[in-house]
Amino acid sequence: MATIVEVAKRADVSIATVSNVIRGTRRVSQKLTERVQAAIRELNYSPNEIARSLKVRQTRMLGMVLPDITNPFFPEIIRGAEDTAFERGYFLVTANTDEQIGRERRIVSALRSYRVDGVLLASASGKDTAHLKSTMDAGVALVCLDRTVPGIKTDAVLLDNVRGARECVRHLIQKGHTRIAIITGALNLQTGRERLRGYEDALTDAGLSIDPKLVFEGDFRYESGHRLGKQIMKQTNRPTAIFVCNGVMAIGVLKAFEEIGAECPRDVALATFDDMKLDSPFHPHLTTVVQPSYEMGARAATILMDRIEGKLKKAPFIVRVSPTLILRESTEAYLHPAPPGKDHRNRR
Amino acid sequence: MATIVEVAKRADVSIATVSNVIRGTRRVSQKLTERVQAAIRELNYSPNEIARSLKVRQTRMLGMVLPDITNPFFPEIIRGAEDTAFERGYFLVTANTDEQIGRERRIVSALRSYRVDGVLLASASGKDTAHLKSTMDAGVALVCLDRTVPGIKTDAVLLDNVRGARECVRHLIQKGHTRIAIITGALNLQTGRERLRGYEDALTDAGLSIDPKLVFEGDFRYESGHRLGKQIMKQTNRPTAIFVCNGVMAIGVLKAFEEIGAECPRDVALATFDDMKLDSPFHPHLTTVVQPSYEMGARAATILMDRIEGKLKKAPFIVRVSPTLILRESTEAYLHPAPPGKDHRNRR
DNA sequence: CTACTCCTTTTAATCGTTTAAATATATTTC
DNA sequence: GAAATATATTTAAACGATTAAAAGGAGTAG
Repeated sequence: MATIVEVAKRADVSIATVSNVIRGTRRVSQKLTERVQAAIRELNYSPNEIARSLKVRQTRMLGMVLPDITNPFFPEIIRGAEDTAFERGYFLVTANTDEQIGRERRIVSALRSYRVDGVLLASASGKDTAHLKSTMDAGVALVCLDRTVPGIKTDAVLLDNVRGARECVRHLIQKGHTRIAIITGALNLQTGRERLRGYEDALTDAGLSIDPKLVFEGDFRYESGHRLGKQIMKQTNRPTAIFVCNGVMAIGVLKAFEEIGAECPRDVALATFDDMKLDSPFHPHLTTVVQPSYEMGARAATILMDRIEGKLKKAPFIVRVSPTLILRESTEAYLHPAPPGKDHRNRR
Repeated sequence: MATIVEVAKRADVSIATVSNVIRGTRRVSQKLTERVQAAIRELNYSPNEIARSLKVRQTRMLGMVLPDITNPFFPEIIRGAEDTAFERGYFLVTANTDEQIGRERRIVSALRSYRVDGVLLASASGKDTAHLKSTMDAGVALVCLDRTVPGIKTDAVLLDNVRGARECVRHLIQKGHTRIAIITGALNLQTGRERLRGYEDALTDAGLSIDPKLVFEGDFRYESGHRLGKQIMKQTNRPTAIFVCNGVMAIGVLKAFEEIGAECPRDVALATFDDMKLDSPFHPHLTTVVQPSYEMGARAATILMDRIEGKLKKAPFIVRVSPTLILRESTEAYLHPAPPGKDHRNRR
């Protein structure tokens, strides 16, 4: 593969001149410019970004570390980040942690070796954050996405989970529900805890008490939604509504309904976090708290690049974006507040 | 950020020794090994992979170029590739082309500058493949994924589209359908053409003629599925079955059904390419040709790395994986072959 | 004690760029 | 036309690693 030296030789100029032509760093006479460009073309030369990175000490690569790209919530985020990054001449190096902190550690350390200019991270780490601390100490910029890491001061783009959950549950209450179950996310994650908090707040706001028997601890995965959905529906004195803390679990719940022969909203109302893009032709249409995923990715990337380029004074810079509650048929039935027996009506 | 020189100084050894300790390239006495390791720890040193890449002329990075990660078909592929790559110490640099050849050109050229060791590519290019040719000439390994690029000899992992489509349509024929419409994919892509061919083959095999009025040209996007689905259902003498050439368009078709008030399989049978992971709780359950996406990604990555490491003699190495037909309720109704009038039965 | 091995460790060149500083060339000024 | 100034080009030192080849040191044989 041709190098700048060969280009210089062929154009009969110094390598500095070639570099200047390529980067436009300083004026080069028309004559030489043309000779250099010809040489580049003839040699099919492509500047070695690795060598450049070494010299200028920046790679224009960003790490993107997520739990699992296969979770439909993430691709949109990635697109947001990637589009924004690519526009400004950065590339994304992606890796999945599968929620395993060990993997996260290895990935982050490898990314640091690659000297990415910064990292976008939806962390899997609970309290064990030493690897992140040392990475930041080494001068790698870090922006937390969707989830913060406790005890570390970083820029972040977060969702207002409490608010999303609270509004959603408030809506259920307005529809007349008083016995509302929750299938929580993983409670070692802040996201999980916040959504639970929103649920509790909404109940408290409405003067309802929090019944621990209606709190089912899930882990954001399909399996837990499926299992807990079944469990809830088999109870003797079952709730009239369920609030599910993410989209993947909601699918599990629907699967459980199908197996049991339950129907929504006939037998129970359902509201959930995350728009699984299933709204269009599928039944039932779910009432959901939708997150502006693309925007979250885009903003996180912008913050990261601004920070890298020193355009950000304030630190840490934390953005809280708001979710939107979208009402659909899964919560359409109206319950009269009075008799808490089994009370179902209006199929649609 | 600490460098190898500083580590060497602190451990009072030469940089060569430090390098040997880190890479295990040659024996180092226990005494020095310990001193070096201590120094590394104390300085929070992380070897500069960029410098290493420059010297050894390989980056252990792979480019992954796809149309759009937001299409649910791709995340699985990425996971397959990433897991395989990460296991062998490679990273993935990802980028989306949005099916725009201009973007593809810029991305591939940038990846070449970054000196990725190879590229996994689901190409957006029709016949305009000069950029790929010159990239390969420059010695970048290329593996085509899902789609070949015409006129270029590369390794590839492809689906047997003809077979998938043929089996699917044959199934419809066995169910008694004779008037089967197809919503094709983009016909400038080989994938699109092959699936159409499978459709034609199946009809021909069964002694049925190909009615051009039943061939609707889509482009693999939601919009086209939605539009053509409507169009088909509004026809006076409409078909009894529709074969849709990918999952995203199928959702469009279902949406059209919903708007029109059509139901499947009551009014028409539906079979489609791609498992949109919607099988679980949603209705109707679609009969689909499922592609082994994870495996495709994994195999493509393996081939690419093997090629890079010179473990692959044969060239080009082309793998055709087979899809699986999964029968579900959307094609469950049985039509008697005889009267081609409007004939609907068994809701489920 | 010298010479020869066999390890271990160090020296120094190299990878392909960027970029300050030096040099060469062109232009202006008087 | 020489001096001063402005502009264009080149020289050469980094950046942070790897790795042949050279050097150093310990042990052994004669």
